[in-house]
Amino acid sequence: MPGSTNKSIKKRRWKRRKDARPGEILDAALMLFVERGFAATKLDDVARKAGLSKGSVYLYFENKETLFRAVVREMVLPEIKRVEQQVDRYRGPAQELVRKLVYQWWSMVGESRLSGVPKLLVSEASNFPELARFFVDQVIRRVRRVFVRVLQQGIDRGEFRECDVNHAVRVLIAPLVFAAIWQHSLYPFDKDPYDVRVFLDTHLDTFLNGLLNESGQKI
Amino acid sequence: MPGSTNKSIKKRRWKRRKDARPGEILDAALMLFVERGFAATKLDDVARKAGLSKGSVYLYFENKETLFRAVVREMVLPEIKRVEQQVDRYRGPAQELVRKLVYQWWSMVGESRLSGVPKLLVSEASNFPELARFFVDQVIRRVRRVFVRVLQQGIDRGEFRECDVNHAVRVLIAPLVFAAIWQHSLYPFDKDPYDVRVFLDTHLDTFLNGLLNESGQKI
DNA sequence: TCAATAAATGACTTTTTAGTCATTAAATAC
DNA sequence: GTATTTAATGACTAAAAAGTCATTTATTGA
Repeated sequence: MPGSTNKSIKKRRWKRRKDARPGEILDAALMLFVERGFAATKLDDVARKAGLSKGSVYLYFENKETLFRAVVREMVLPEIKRVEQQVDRYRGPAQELVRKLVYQWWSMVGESRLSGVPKLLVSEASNFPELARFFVDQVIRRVRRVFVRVLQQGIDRGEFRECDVNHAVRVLIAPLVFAAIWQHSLYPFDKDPYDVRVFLDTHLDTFLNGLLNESGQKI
Repeated sequence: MPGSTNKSIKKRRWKRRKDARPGEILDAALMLFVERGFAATKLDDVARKAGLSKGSVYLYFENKETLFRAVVREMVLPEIKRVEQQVDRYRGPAQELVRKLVYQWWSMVGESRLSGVPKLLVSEASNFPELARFFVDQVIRRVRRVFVRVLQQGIDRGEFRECDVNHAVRVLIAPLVFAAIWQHSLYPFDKDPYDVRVFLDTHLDTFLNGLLNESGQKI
């Protein structure tokens, strides 16, 4: 047999994949930053998880802080835009809209790898103030704005009773964010069973029922 | 005048205060750990904040991890016991009891230095699994138990409609914990005004109204 | 097939911070 | 007042992880 058979034995030590690297590094970094926090995450571990060496990470990101900022900015923004667009499409009774938005939010954000971002930002807010500002402005407040519109619509249409919409929205959103944070922190240590879907259902039931005006019709 | 007046001029370089040190170190450590997280907190900073030198911290705590565990265990347990006792004293209609418990929880936990602990544990759960387990068992689940009792009482007395009490309790508590976490993380970066008291009021209004029997059956 | 190019490496240096300990001096006892 | 004890210090060492770069080798293209 010619040498060609031997050639298949020698295995490449690595591949050159300039285009794929940044995304893979961001993915690995997101997972580890969410799990351990910024300071406790070793770049060596990020590199290993992304399937390359630490030195190579520095080919794509200036330093650890830059990588961290990139994780938040580049992973969050595209997703939040998608959510916003989806949300804009919905029409119908406010009550139903709220339900749909909540379920949708959970399946798009809560169950995706993005669900760790709230925990990450809560943890690192004071170490990365400008990122915290970015997140509040570009994510939280935009989500609030969407829900405020829906609630106000419900009130205008007589479905809901008059109330302080700005605070009602926070009450509506808090359990969603909480659920995401919980999943990535203390949930694994909680012995009591708990189903996020049922939790969200229960929240929606009490919240919507609590907002209905007396003549309010249920769906 | 006698020389005694001159004596007051020479100033001591430090005081020996064996008894007061541990508490002061724990206080300083709690504040910094909550603000920055475990890994990003330098023992030098803790020492400075506590008014002594780093070397002295090691006279009272074996190492940084031991200090961290002590912060959580020794600051949380006494407070949680106090809350539990206070809670046990209350009697009255379930609705009113829930309101009182929530307000009380906020003024005892939410507004005290203890309010940072939920954020701290959420952030460090996966780095300190046995502390996470401790916190869930000794704090979260005990708080839940108290509220479950109250809600069940309300149902038995016919005030509230039948519902999944275990999930309802989580819905009731989530915004409380969320508020505490929020205060210590993203709140300072949020431009929209927000009053925790009003937030809690709004939550109580919708939640309790949503649970009331007259309002109709669960969807 | 063989240069030329540049992606990738990993051993190395630097920086940072945890942890130590010989020394200092405040408090106490005689 | 002096000796003794020990709380407190801060300069030091050790360990760990960030960041660098000369070298290696996959890939390209002539």
